[in-house]
Amino acid sequence: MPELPEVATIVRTLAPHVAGRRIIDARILSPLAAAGRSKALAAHLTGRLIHALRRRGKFIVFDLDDGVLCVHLRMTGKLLLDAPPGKFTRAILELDSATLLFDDVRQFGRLSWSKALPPNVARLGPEPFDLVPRTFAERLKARRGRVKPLLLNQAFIAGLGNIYVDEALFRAGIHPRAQASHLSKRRAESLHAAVVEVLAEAIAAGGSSISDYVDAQGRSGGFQRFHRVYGRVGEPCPHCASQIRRIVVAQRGTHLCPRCQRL
DNA sequence: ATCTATTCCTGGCTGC
DNA sequence: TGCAGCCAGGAATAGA
Repeated sequence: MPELPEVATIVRTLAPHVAGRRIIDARILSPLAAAGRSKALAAHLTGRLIHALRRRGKFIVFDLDDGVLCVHLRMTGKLLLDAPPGKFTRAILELDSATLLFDDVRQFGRLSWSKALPPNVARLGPEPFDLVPRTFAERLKARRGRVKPLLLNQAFIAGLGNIYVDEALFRAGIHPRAQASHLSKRRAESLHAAVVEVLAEAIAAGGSSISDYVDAQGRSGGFQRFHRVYGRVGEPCPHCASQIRRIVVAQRGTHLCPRCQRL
């Protein structure tokens, strides 16, 4: 599941091959990939020059000579460079120098063209690396809900998903159901430090590959080996050796150490 | 603002 | 081996 570190890795591996290149042809094979606007999407993309590629939250943004292409991979989406098309190829962008495939088994991922950054991207919250600890703590203090759903809320902070929220909360020793506004300044700042730390480590490891994720060159990430709670139900907590448990918070599978993360 | 529930989608898993 | 039923999950959406 591509979250910030996975998207960052994809952008890093893809950018040198697409920046400055032209889209010669765009074929949308599945209407779902373009949210039912296949023809319009193909027409908007064909002939466009790609100025730059960047990440915003979990979105991959192609800055074009006319408009922007925003890609969200959701669960199983992939952008693959010079790979053979397969059963799950949903779109093909033929560049002047390479072929870019959008593969997506579950078809939750979306490609969209717009003249300017679309509202769902424009209204994303701050990037984790741009936030200073004090601001993060103040933002937490001002909210009512529980901390996990807040961290998953892309308008509160952009780029975190289920894996890194669970990992960051574990590192900070905070229960996912803790009230955000009740966290002390010290605890809130340590949560910010945990978020930044786990994201940086994951980026350095090329992201986490649980089932589907690979970068633009088809390479798996390595950070799943360093997950401390995510997907480790029943295993000993690396800190206190209690069994890692799975609970449900805001309809999300949530992994935690019941001893290190008390309510 | 914040909560819950629902929808989307399908490979892979469990259990019979 | 086959098949039904369920699960995973990000984001949008509806309704409380």
